[in-house]
Amino acid sequence: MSETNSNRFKESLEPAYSQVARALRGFIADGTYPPGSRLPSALAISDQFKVSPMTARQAIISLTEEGLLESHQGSGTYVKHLGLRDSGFSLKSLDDLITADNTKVRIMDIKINKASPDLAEKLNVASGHKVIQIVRLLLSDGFPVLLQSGHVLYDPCRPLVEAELDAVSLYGFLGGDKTGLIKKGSLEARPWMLLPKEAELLEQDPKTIAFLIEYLFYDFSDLPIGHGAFLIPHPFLTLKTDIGLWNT
Amino acid sequence: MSETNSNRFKESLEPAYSQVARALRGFIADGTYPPGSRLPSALAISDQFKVSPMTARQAIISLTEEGLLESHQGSGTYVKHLGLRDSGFSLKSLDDLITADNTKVRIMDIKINKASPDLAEKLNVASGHKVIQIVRLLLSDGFPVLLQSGHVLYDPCRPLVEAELDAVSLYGFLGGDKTGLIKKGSLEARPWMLLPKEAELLEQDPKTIAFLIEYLFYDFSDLPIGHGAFLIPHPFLTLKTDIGLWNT
DNA sequence: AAGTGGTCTAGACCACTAT
DNA sequence: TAGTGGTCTAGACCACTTT
Repeated sequence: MSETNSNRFKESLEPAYSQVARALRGFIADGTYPPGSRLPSALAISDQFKVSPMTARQAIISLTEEGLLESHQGSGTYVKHLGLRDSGFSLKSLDDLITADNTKVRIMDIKINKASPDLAEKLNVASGHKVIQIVRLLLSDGFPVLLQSGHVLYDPCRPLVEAELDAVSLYGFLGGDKTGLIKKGSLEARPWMLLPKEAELLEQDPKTIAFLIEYLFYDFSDLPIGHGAFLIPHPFLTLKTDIGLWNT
Repeated sequence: MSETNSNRFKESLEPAYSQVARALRGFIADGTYPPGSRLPSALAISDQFKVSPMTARQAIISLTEEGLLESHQGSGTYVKHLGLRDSGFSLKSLDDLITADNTKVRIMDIKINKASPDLAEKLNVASGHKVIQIVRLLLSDGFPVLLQSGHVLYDPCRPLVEAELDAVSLYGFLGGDKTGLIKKGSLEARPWMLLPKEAELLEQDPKTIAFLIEYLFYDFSDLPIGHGAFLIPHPFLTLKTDIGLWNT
């Protein structure tokens, strides 16, 4: 077969699967395929658009990953109803806060403690194990927008404290630099009312409301190494998300 | 070629691409391919695992979608550093709250208003346009956990009010039932301190902190039809996420 | 020029579902 | 049993980066 890629999309820069996906997205948006309805089979689509089955399927897959479709083997591919399950509040806004180039980090406090029972459990060490406590303030254009208070294990065998202690970047401990010592982590957000000391550091009125984002990070041995929280007063962080069919 | 699917993975139930992905994930987890390093080329991988190039590529794609890899055309595929950009706080917990079968909805207030300038702008109608205001309380095992206060357009030409007015389900307006009238929406979360009236309805102490999730929904004509907010006192909603390499 | 990722073909077989 | 989605092959060409 010497004739390759000889479909009618060839002249366009956009890949064929993307064009097919866009066409199907249009049919969903205009009500041709309403929520709950069944799409034509992948084979029918490949015939209709004059592309190979794999290409048609790739279009279906990309729409499935957008949350627009769901497939049931042996039955068919269906247009999903709008729902919240598949969406999430993006952390990009937090990432932007931390990595913006108009931000500076100021270390407000740093000391060696013995881990409380609660903290020791979280870090998976014996109660009383040495930990380093750091309090950082993140300034955006000189104005405080984020307060980080965290503990890292003090462990001579694991030299990652150096990265964690990086005074310049809040991002060192995430491996944003070249270290890459952190394998995984979990984050949890809660609403929070600033305590007097927190409000003072953040130059906010007492009892200002804020996001509290608690974190726990693990190294490549799956051992916890850092625990703490970000405190971001409203409105310096807003969690947003879009659901449904926006790109028509 | 009569010999089909004759690779050494054939006897397993797990698809070949998934096995290859798992193997690569393991190499990343154990430090063979540390963050920032370059993966072998897709062709090399397909040789090594004795699968076709497309199958090897499918494995790479799935790891890319997990946020573990990033590809640069012409250059190579690299192991990503841990970062926050690609993650998000899942809305599944909110969805669970709303759709759980031990929850009931109680309508606390319902009336027809004229839209304030602010609301009219959000709903894209003239100031003073008729709107229906609804206040719903969501009870989990009889205990109030969520307060929804929202406005819907009062428009005889668009009969979707019926779905929105569904007293039984908070989910009607999301198309969770068969209606599917909503095409898209945007959500925004903020920390919030309950006002006296809100606290009373939710049976919370005054000034309790909560998540406020503001929403704006659009119909299939891309016209806004509903706007309002969910109020969920801590700790009935917790936004969580995991980042990095958890599945080893 | 050589290597790499991105796309694509024209089939094939399997697992599952509906009839 | 026929239809559907899920996987897979063994190549191919193109766009891009690196040397």
